[in-house]
Amino acid sequence: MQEEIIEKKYTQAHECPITLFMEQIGGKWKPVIIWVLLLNEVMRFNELDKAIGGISQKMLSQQLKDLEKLDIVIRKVYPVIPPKVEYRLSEKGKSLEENLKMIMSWSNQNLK
Amino acid sequence: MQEEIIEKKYTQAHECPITLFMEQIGGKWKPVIIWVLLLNEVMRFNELDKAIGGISQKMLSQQLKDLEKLDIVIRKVYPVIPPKVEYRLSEKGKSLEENLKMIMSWSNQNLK
DNA sequence: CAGTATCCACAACGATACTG
DNA sequence: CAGTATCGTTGTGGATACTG
Repeated sequence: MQEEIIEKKYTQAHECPITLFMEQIGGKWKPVIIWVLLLNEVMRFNELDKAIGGISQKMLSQQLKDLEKLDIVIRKVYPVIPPKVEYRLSEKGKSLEENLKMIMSWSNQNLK
Repeated sequence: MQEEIIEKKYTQAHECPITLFMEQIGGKWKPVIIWVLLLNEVMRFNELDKAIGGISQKMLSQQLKDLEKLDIVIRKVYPVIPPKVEYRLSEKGKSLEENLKMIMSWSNQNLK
């Protein structure tokens, strides 16, 4: 099954699933957001902000929306004042764990 | 060993190895370049260009330089006219195969 | 608290033309 | 063939201020 994938040759390699992945899950913040949600299960907006560090509210909000659209993050709003919003990973989001672990491991061994 | 990684909590999550990976191997073209070199072993500049599709010479040249600096790609120049330059993956580059396969597989199952 | 809105800087990316 | 050089566009990310 995985072998089929490596055999397949796209006429244009840049249309391959890796590009798709990089476009949708890549970038500066999305992998980190997913990672802290893997570590913490449920987090509020400000908790994410502090845990990640160095991210602006605008970026955090924007990236969370993107991830919600991809069904990777689930957003739960409690209708209270002051507002309370919880973020957690969907099953799809959790299924990224092995990918991210592998990347971290490789990165630790090969990058500085 | 991998477990240690997931246990470790960075004060600032955005400094984690995933971010490092995305900064250095991420982006629009690097993963694709690595991928076609995994499929073809040795390639010349114009072959890479055609195999990838949609990339400008400038981008291809630039990204290859970056990958060379990271010791992921090896560049071999033959002093002939017209010029002949071959690109191949280093061992470090080849060690990305499992990562990329995993990403492709996940992408195929979860993204459109 | 959990965001928006606005404006701005810079880097990434691309098209085209040119060269040893 | 394998690139550079140049210029222009687009996208990404950030600072700050404001709001229900």
